[in-house]
Parts: sequence; C-alpha cells; structure tokens
Amino acid sequence: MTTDMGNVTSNDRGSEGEPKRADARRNRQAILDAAAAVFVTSGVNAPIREIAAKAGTGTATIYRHFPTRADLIVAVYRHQVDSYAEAGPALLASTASPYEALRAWIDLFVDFLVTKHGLASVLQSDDQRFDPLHEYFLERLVPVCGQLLEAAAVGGEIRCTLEPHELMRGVGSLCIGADRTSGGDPRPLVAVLIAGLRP
Amino acid sequence: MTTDMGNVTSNDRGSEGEPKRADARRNRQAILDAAAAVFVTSGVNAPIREIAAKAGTGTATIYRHFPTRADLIVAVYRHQVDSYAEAGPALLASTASPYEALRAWIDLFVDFLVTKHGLASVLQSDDQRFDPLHEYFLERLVPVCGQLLEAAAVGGEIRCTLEPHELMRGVGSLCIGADRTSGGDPRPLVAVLIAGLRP
DNA sequence: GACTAACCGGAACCTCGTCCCATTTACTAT
DNA sequence: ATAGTAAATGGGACGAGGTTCCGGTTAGTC
Repeated sequence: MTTDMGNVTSNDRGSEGEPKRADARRNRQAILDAAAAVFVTSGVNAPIREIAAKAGTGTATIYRHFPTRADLIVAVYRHQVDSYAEAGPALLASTASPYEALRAWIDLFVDFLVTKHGLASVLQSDDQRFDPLHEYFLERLVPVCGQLLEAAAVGGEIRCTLEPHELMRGVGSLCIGADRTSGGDPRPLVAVLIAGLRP
Repeated sequence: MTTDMGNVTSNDRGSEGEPKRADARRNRQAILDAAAAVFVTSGVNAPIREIAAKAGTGTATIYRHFPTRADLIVAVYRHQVDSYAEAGPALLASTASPYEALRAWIDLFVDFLVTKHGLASVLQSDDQRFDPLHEYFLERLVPVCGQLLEAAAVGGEIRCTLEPHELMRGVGSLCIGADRTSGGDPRPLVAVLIAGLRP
C-alpha cells in the first residue's frame, strides 16, 4: 500500500518537471540562482564545480537536476527567451511597418546575446552536447522571426531570400565574441545584414 | 621568403624561427604535416597527443616548436592565407567591377573557412590563447579587404558603413558551425550581408 | 673520437566533466 | 508520533586533455 504516486521509473526532471520533494525543489532553485550569478561573471561555460560551490551542493546534484549543461542554460534563460518570443507579435502590432518591427525585434535579441558571455558561441557550437539548447532557442524564436519576415515580405519591404532559421543563426553568429574588448559592437554588422534583406 | 622579421617581440621563436639543427627542422616539418592531416579529420582543436602520435614525436616537442595552439594553426595555414591575401589585388585587376571582385574574394575566404573544421569558431573565440591567430589573420587579410572596399566605395557601388575588420569578422562569424550537418550553407547569409553594403 | 649544447619524449601534474555509491532525508501509512 | 521506504544527496573516483619537468639522446664541432 505504499503510495504509488508517480512511480515513473525514469527521471522526470527533464526540462520542466518540478521535483516532488521539498529539498529537491529548494536545491533546484539554489542551483538556478547560483548558475545565473556565475554565468554573469564567468560565462556560460563556467566549471560545474564553481556553480556547485556557489549553490552549496555537490556536482552530482546539478547533473541530477540538469543532465546536460544545455538543460541548465535553458532553465536559466527560459523566461527571457519566452519574453522575447512574446515581444515579436507585440512589436508587429505597435510598430508602423513590419520591417521596423523586425529590426526592433532583432535589436532586442542582440542586446540579450551580448550581455550573456559566451552564450552566442555556445548557441552556434557544433557540440552535440548543446543540441537541446540550440533546439529550444530555435523552436521558440524561429516561428516569431518567420512571422515578422512574412509580414515584411507581403508588404514588399524585403525579398524573402532567407529562411527564418538562417536569419536567426546569422544574427547569433554575428554576436559571437562581442564581449571582447577588442571585438567591437555587433550592431553595425547586424544592421548591414538586415539591410541586405531589402529588395 | 619571409623578410618581415622586424619588430616582433623579443620572442623570435614565435612564428617563423627555423630551428638550426637538422633533427629539429625535420621534427618541425613532421609536426606541421601531421597537424595538417589531423586538422582535416578532427578539426583544429584536436588533442595535442593525437598530433604528436601521428607525427611520431612527444607532446613536449610540439610545445617547444609551437608554444601555443595558435602558433601551430598559423604555421599550418600560413601559405593559404597568404595566397588569399594575394588573390585580392588580382581579382580587382581581372574583374569588371570592384564590387564583383569583393564578392568573389569573400567567396574564396568562405570556401576556405568552411573546409577547415572549427577554424572559424577559433578565429572568433575570445580565448586569449588564440590572439596570435586572430592577429595574423586580421593583419594579413584586413588590408586586402580594405582595398577592395575602398575601390568599390569610390565607384559608388557600396556605402562605406563598415570597417574592413568588421566585415572580415562578420564573414568569419557567419561561417561558424557551417560544417554541421544541420547547419546549412553560410553562403546565403554572406550574400545577404554583402548585399547590405549596397547604397 | 670526444665534448657540448640543443633536442627529444615519456611521465607527471593539474583542471575539468562525468558518474558511482554509501549515507541522509523527506514523505506517507499506521 | 514513528517507522519504513524511496528519493535525494555529495564526496570522491575515473578518464580525457593541456601543460611542464627531467633524465636520456643526438647532431654539430674541435
């Protein structure tokens, strides 16, 4: 008669599953807070042990909650990514031209990437280990980008020579290394890229 | 060959210093050959031990000849980079319009980068360790790029809204991850970027 | 042929990612 | 309240890779 509440054998803590026990939930939050802090100072590739130390847990606990580094990064930035996804339609509604909305939205995304040390690099990495991260960003933002592109295309403001995911990948790529002191602002480059969409 | 051994730093074993003893010269060449082969199969971040094994030397020998990985990469690709640098003026002379020359030259550079696994990533890395590599590529190619940009600008074919080094960095960034199976061809993106230079 | 200094290469050390396992702890039924 | 149980924990072990040290080896010279 032991309770069979959730006898899910496999770990259900994938990306979204909140742990059931209170201590696990607490630890999960502590890890998220610590990771967010460490990412700011040491970048998204900071050693796991550093995050564990700051969270006051062992390294295994981090791996239990977030099997890969990509899962941890997704969890830390999920809210921000979601808010950018929602900002797309809002900009489309509030801006004069769809092309301007696209430009403003891309600017938001660039601002996001340049403040996250190493995030852009990791987003373009061909390391299989980061596929979940890659996938989440694309799955969440590509539809929005496609919507903006489509709106600008029907208005004749741009020629649709690029797929939405290509544009996102390009913008992400241009933001790599933007936090170097010697590496300048990626915004001029992004501006040229967006200008290249015009007919 | 190289006569510009002028004002590098005190460390003159850095890029070009040929060893004096015959065995050292032989080992240096063996390392270069092995590295070139390994870079093709395992990318420019292949383990040092792998290169050493293929060259039939110890790891310390590699570090003695090429203190950093950047030095090794520069030595392996120096000839190709130099040939691309020389291709710039040639294209300018043989092509109808400077803008077309610029486009053809950029295409050459993209072809070079996409065939070198991980080279583009390393070129944009903010790891201090790769600064010599970064520096060599920029120092060699930026002037050529500037020449092409300038020629196209005086012809009124483009607006000079971008510095040469910015353009090179942008093209390099767009080529990151181009060797992934899922990551597509960077050429459409580069084409849009170049199109964005037009007035 | 002997001497010297440059050179060599394997081994050792360090960092980091990853996983195992003995121990602890939160929840539930009695 | 309490005992039982499964979930959760964290320290440490293991492996991969970068970097350096050190005793042995060898090319070039007298």
